[in-house]
Amino acid sequence: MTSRDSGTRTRKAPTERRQEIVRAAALVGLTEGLECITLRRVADELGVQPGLVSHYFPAADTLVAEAFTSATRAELDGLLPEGPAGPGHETPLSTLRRFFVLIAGTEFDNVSKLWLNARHLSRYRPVLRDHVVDQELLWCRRIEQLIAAGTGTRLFHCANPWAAAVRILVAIDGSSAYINTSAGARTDPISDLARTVAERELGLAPDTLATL
Amino acid sequence: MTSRDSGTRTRKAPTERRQEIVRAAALVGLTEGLECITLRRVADELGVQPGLVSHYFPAADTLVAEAFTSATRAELDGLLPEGPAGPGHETPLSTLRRFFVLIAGTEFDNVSKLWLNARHLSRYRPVLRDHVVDQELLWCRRIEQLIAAGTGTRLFHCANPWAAAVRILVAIDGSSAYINTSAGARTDPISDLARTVAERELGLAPDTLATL
DNA sequence: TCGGCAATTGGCCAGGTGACCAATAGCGGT
DNA sequence: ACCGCTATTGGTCACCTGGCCAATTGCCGA
Repeated sequence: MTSRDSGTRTRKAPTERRQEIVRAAALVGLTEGLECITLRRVADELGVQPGLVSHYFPAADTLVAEAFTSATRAELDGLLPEGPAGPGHETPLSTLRRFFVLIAGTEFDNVSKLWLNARHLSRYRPVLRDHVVDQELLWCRRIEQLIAAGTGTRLFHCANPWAAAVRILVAIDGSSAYINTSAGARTDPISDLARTVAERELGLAPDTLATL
Repeated sequence: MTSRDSGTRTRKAPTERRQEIVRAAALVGLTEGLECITLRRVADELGVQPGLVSHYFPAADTLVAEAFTSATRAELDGLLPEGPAGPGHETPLSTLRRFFVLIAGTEFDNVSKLWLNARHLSRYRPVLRDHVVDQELLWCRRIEQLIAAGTGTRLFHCANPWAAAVRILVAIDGSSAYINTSAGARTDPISDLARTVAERELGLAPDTLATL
């Protein structure tokens, strides 16, 4: 009576339905928070009964974890396209510039919130924790590859690309830690830090990464 | 029947009882997480009925917020004693050294978890959010004072103590972001970053802050 | 000493959660 | 064309939460 699609029951291929559920859960997690990923919430996002979600994910933890992975993997692909070379004629420097411009934008706010959310929730949910660790490593490796590409062409000067990538990510995560609290205040020194650390780690002149 | 103190009802002064409740809640929040601060959990921590906690804190949000403030304020006083000069014959440099040694220790882990916890929970709880913002400013100001004291005696060289304090805190918060996930891996580049940033911001030679 | 105020009790409620299950109905294979 | 597998339904269950309230009882002041 309350559902708009009352009566119409559409049956989909298991893999397709499963993917659909994960995507819906990822959207909920990204916009409202991972703790809002409940069987019922995801269910009426899809116009479906809670039991169906429960059928594909007998344990809700698994859905939360997969939703997180789905969201962050997609985001990373948007920030730093895979592969040693970018799609067009891009240098590691221009890719890195674009990366810093993107993460400074307000569209990245939800992603910052998601990471914060996931890192805290990992305290209680081992399954999620494993996925978060995997994604942390993935993001770090992606940056490391970019740095390695840049040092190869003498654009960057960096003895240890892995350590540099770790430190850049620490600075980024530190900056986005305040997304739910002091986001409005003290923005200048905060948002600058990640870029500054990157420039220092890669032997770039100050403000090299500031603009496109 | 289930409570060990069944029958014995001790009546305390309102302010004392209230403080007792906040302290118990702070302990629960610090060790188990802020979402574990429930009326019942705090109540049987004190061997008391849930309704009593509910009486002093009609809204649970307020208790959570006050518990967070209580815990972090106590921790800050342990890390950086108030006042321009330390208790003994301490220089700003030795105080800062002790600070970095303390936050690198495992005793600080629960505090890192608490900050992460609070920053995420602030997304949903405005009351907590206000308290977190206050504490962020307090911690920042405390560090700023220390830096200012150091620049006064030419120990530190720093044009903008406030911006330096902000950046040092960003680095610290970035380092502690992984406390629930990759705490074990990649520790070296991570834990180094905060100290390195501080040394650079204050014009200190590398590794100056590494040991006592 | 004793009365009354308020701290404290102990129980209630509605709402939300994950997990579970029998019954139904859509769809692919024969 | 139809039959069987299974995706999907729709409901139930126990559990835990915060908020609420009348009754009780400890303690302070008169």
